[in-house]
Amino acid sequence: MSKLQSVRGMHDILPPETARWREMERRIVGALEAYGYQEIRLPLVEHTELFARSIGEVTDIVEKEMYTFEDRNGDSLSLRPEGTAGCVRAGIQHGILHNRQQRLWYAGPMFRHERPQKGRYRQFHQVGVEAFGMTGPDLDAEQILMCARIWRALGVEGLRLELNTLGDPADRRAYRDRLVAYFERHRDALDEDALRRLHTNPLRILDSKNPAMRELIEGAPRVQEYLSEPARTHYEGLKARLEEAGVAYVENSRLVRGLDYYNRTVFEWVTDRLGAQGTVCAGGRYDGLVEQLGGRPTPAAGFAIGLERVAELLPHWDAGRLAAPDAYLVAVGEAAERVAPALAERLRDAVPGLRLVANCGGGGFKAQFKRADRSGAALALVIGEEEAQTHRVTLKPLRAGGEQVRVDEPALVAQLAAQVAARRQENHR
RNA sequence: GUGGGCGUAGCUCAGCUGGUAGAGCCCCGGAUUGUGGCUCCGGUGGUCGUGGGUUCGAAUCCCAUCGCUCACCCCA
Repeated sequence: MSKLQSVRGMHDILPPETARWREMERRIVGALEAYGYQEIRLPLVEHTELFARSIGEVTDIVEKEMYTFEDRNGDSLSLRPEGTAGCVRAGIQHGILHNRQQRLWYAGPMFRHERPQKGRYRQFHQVGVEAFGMTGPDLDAEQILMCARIWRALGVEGLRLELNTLGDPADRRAYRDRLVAYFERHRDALDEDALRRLHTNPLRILDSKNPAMRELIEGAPRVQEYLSEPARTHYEGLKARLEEAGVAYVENSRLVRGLDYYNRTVFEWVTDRLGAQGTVCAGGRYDGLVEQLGGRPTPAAGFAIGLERVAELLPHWDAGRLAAPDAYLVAVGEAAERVAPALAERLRDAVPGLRLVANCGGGGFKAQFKRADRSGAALALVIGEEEAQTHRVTLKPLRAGGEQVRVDEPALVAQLAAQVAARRQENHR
């Protein structure tokens, strides 16, 4: 329609939706902090090579989905398609992974040039979590329990936890060879996509949605049969901890990864309420990545939450109420309009956290009350000629019952403080 | 990259086999010259995505193009 519009697949988030996003982020971060994870802030742009070396040269992300461009000095840079690579790079660069444990989180936009559809955007937002320096399945369990806590904090229900192990690199190589051999034997039954992947990313064939290939995939060898003893013990340890904590999971031996760096544990939280893009959160262990990017060998595990997808599953928080001010200041007449800004400043000073909208742009009582009502404010504060002369304010409840009263400024401050406290209690429930 | 669906007012949409554009919501004003929400009355607002074709006449039919959307693929 209009010539000016946002770039395909990149969306604005408008009020009052932004209020729901902030509430969502507040609750997620609250849960992460409950486990001692600390925020790290990372650039949106990195050297292209970082992603090629971490995510994998032959993955779809690196081959055809990155926003890659030349810097003015000729360097090849890319907008980050995910957060782990940058986080590991920062950890190595600043030496904060060496000989110690780290629990980190970050949040922000990621960029992938894909064809947009429901739940899939070219700029999308993730909260990512990464932990370094911990080898055992206790960390894997902690991160999965942390996810469960986040869903509880958000009131998101009906997610299914899918779990698998990829084994260690040697197991994975052995398994991969057997898998390729198996599919080679049934070459004539493979569809076009599977043939293409056979030698680039054969594990992904297991992920195919093509019903015609279901039987073939069912008959394929499973990773579990190729696990080394330590990898098997790790996996069993994780499952035991989840069972002890009462977190239900479904084992899915066809659960694999589009990113190359994972080993051992992989997991996804999945919904069937979002159409084709049902994965809301995904993660796992990546013990080899730090070394692969030039650091000391460092065990690591992490996950990322897709915020657009989670936002779709949120219960119906009243976004208008979350963002609503406590009070709206109505000022009619020359004298009232002159004193109103100073009064508003004194009130904001006196009542910490007060959300006070002061009427601007004039208007009669009727028009200003209309704006007060639409703002969602609980209270209207009114100054007309009489109040301006007597240094008083009329206080009118807009949402609860009750008569309006004319009060002096100390009484007004007390009333507003009570309103702020009530609003906070309401919203933090 | 491939396929399906859809583009009419700020938003949600109606407009039958072609006759020159409508409703609801929103917004503004009035009924109510110091009081919002409910009701009633009035008003602002549209090159019908764009370009071309058929026709006396196109929002309506045809072609092209752009955009949105869903799915494949991929993934958070």
